[in-house]
Amino acid sequence: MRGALPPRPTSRDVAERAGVSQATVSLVLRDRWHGRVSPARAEAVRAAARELGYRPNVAARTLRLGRSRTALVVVPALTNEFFARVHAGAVRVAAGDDVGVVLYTSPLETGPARDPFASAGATLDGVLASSMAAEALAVLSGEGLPLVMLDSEPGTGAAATVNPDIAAGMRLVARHLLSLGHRRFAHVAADVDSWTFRERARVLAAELAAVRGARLVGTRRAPIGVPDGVLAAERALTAAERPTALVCDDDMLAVGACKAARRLGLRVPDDVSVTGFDDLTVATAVEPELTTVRLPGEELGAAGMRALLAALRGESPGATVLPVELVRRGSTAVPQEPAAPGAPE
Amino acid sequence: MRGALPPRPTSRDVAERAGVSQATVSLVLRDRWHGRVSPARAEAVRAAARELGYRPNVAARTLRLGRSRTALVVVPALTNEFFARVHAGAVRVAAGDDVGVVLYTSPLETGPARDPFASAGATLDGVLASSMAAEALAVLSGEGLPLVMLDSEPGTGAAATVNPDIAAGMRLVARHLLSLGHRRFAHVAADVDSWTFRERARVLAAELAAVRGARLVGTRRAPIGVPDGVLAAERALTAAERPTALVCDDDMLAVGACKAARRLGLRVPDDVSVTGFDDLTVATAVEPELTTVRLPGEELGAAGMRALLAALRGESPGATVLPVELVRRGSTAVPQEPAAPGAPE
DNA sequence: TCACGGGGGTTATACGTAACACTTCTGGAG
DNA sequence: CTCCAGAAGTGTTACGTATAACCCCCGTGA
Repeated sequence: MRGALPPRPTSRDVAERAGVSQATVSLVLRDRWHGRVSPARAEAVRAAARELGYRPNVAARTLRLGRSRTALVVVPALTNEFFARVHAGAVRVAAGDDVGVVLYTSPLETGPARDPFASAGATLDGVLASSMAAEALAVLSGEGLPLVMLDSEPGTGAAATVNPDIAAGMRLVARHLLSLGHRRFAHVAADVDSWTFRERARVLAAELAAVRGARLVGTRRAPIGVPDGVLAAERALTAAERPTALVCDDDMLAVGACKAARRLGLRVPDDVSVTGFDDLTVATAVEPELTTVRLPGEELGAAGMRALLAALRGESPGATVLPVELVRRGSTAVPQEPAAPGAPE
Repeated sequence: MRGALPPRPTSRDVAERAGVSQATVSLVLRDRWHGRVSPARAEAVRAAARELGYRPNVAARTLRLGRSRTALVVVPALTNEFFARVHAGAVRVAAGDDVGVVLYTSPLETGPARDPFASAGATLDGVLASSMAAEALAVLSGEGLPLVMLDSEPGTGAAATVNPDIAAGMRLVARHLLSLGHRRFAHVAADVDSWTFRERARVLAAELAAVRGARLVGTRRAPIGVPDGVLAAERALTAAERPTALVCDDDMLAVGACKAARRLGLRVPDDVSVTGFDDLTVATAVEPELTTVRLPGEELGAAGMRALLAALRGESPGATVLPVELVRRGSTAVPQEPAAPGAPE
């Protein structure tokens, strides 16, 4: 594949130029030379390497050492800003420890289509996987590499788990809306079968069940994205019993919900309150700005990579839960309608 | 780094189990066995490999072959949706040709901080780089690998260039606004020194210069992002001469511009028209939806990877220009104000 | 009968690096 | 003067794979 390129210099070329053996070159450049090579020769080796533009062959080094200081990061899709943040956090921490990151994007639902390990193009030391379905997890853990899961069911055979406190997030949303006086809710749910979304549904139902008169009048599933959010919210808002609050699993769905409300002539937040999840950039781009749960995506990726690096050192990081935060903005308010059913219109 | 993991089986293990030599295993699994190994033995080898869960060692293969079927993709930041799309397109095409992709994210302005080749964790066959500054390009081309540049100055020593038709895009924007009757423009420019943004500024200026009475009343630079877009647009809209149209280098900046207008009590598009660039998801999330130039990000990545694969096969793909499209939406309209200076208020 | 060709394998080697085990030399203690 | 310790290097090997080069045996045509 490399055409008629000038061949890359090897450590042997460096050795020849510096007038030493290849072993000495390796010692010097790996910084293992103290007390074994005289400072003058060490400097000569470094100079020769510099002059030739020498760069160690990664494949040879990996083969020799049996490890690569490279981790695989698996996320569903980078076009989802949340996962781009996770990736950025993971890369930041890995870089600080001089560990490389190879990325694999895998559809949320189906799991890896191609073999993530074969297509990685690198020998891998560990895996950091985010928001995967259980079957996908099985594929990943099958390799026997240290595995850290993000935003996934705890205690599923991974070396460690790092999760944002999803339950707390949904609890904050529910209590915020309840305290504003909302009683009829609809859940605009992400049409994805993974722990994080099951958890949201579970907690929402539990919180509403705990308050007299509060009810979930409907759940609409939609693939994450604005257009599908519009459709799902339209159906929720035109159902027999109209909810006063739309709880959305994701900011994109929430944006769709706001658009749907507007199309139906409903004002947000006066006629219907809308909440999101994630606190993406879009949450403050729209008008009104979204009330949402801030999930620390960058920190999630960073903490996950820290856990993976610890696992690679032989430690057992266990499970970590990251705090989340409710960001109150303009898309939620006291419902402007008869509060008690049966009251005159 | 790999703790007490069970050692991975090698081709020699497979050979032993199948009762053949290691060479035969390699021949069979590389599909080079026709006429050299009997079908029965070939099947036995494949069975043994399956039973052991054998997976060829990537490092050893790369070392032996001197190439890795792996390409480096360099983008400024994945949290920018446009580059996430570019990446997705590149990965899609590469996967179709059984080529892996390693990602490197590099700050737009400064170029690679860490060594992209050292941190790749893989031997690389080629490089696909997007929207890089000239100095960054120099670092990348220094390695002597086949290099394809995206959205960058044509003819800068790369094997090939693939660009969206930036000039046409800005021309469409300018003519659209001019035909609506706008004459006083401000440019909300991305504060990034790269070809693509210089090109936008150049074409905008040229188009306005070609129409009597049309003028650029100001240029405000801002880092790409909503908050900075707000600031820049606020300054543009409160300047002595208020523009009727804000031409933004990016949808994020345009969203910020819309927010700024609203804060100043100006209506979009009645009091001020706003245009974006890229057609990101956010463009249809906001109200009014953005008039913008759709840059085919996914296709850009795909075409770039196709060019790189061609270069790796020894062909010379040359320069490609991808068509762009003006998407007229709600953020532009005929200016609602005295068209001619000097007319009564 | 023998040379020969080809099917069906095997042996051996190289890729570039890291590091263990050795060698050589020098200076100082005994 | 001998012996030894340590400094300063070098020779050699192994990592796992792909493939060139070789080998053996059987059938066939001369």
